[in-house]
Amino acid sequence: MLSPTEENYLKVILALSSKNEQAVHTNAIAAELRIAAATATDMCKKLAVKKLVSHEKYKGVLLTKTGYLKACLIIRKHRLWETFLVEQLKFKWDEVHEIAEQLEHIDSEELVNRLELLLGSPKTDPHGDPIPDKNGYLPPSRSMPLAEAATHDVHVVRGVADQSSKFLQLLNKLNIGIGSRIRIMEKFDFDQSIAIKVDQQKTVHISDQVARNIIVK
Amino acid sequence: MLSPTEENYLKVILALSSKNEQAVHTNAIAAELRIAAATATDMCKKLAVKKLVSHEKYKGVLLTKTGYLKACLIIRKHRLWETFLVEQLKFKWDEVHEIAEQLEHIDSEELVNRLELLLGSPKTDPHGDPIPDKNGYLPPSRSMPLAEAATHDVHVVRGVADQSSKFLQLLNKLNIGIGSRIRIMEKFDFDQSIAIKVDQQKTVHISDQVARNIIVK
DNA sequence: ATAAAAATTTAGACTAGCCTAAAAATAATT
DNA sequence: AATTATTTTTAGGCTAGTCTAAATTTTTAT
Repeated sequence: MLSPTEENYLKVILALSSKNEQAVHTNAIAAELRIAAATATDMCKKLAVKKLVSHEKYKGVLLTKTGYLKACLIIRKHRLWETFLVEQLKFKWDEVHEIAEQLEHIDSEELVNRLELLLGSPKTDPHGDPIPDKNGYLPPSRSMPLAEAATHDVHVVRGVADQSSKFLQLLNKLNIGIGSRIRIMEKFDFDQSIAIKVDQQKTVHISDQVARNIIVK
Repeated sequence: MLSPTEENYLKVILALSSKNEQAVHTNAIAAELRIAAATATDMCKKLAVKKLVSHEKYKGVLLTKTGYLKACLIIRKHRLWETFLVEQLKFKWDEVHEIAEQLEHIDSEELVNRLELLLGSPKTDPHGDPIPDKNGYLPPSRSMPLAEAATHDVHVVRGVADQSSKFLQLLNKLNIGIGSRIRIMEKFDFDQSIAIKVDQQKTVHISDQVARNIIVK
């Protein structure tokens, strides 16, 4: 059995490694969890002893197969609880994170499986993120340029095809970053430009060139 | 904010003091929580510093007004979650306790209030215990002899009017004790005897004299 | 290529919540 | 009423998870 603290480390390591594919630096973990770097190093060593991560001194950590599975099951609980909070308890999607952070550590497989049933086995949570199944399987995220994504759906920004500062500065202006939720409101055939809503703010209009360089899933 | 551990102490102190009305001995707390007596003494001193209990050395503790309120709100959460688990997730009434022990420590007033609404503001949990309202008010339990209680309802045994060993031995045989749940199946006018189900076991038949000496609520 | 800067780890210390063993206070028994 | 037994508290220690400060390793820049 893992402590809530250990579970939080695994979750953060998974989140950070899915962006980079690289080993996750202990400092990045510390920053994310808002704890001292020394504390993160310490815990990483403990997680390595438990074979949940592999730890190479001064290089960082990588989840082992077991660690990855555990992390996915925590994500599963988190996302199912978020769905419950929004769909059944009528919370807004921006109010549920802190509560789900607590609920995700409740230890009962039966509970989470029944919760999934109650909710009708949803595939994604209220933020559009996919919910792993009871085996921890997280469907591969088929990412694509925003330009090719479906109208009306919400898409999560996962990266950018163009890394030039000119493009990134434009994204900053539009308040678009990794993790932003973009809903496509309308597509205009004339120039392939599209109207989008970023994180439920007011609708803005972007060119096809911009849309082709934003990677979403 | 209270830690889950502190909350558990308050809950146990409330449970033990509602039986006795007396100060709760630290040893009784230790026994209930299955921890060493020294540990309970220690924590009681800490709770006293926080003004949640009053502690008189070698005598035991009593909940303060604040402590009592906090304990009631934990009971509220526990019982609402139990109701949710049984009514929405279709757990059996004997499967929910451990899970509710975890859920009761989730820190969000909004969550528990919305949960109450979702469940239709139930007055009792699946075990027949009353659910405190959002101000922590626990309706006074109007207890009465089982003989006067309503047919078909479930009643919780809270005490005995006759404390003779002969009577108590009979109750032992019937598997009736403090906390037993008795459902009255049928009353017989001929001799005022009644048919009851104890803790969902098979139906048994008891005399009016026995029924008059079992106090339920 | 080497020195300076940045990142990471080690060392030592703190708190919460637990323990055992010994001491002190209260209760029970003769 | 005094002695014995029981209950409760004190004293000292342990682990998990956190911290700061110092030492070490890696990276960056001259």
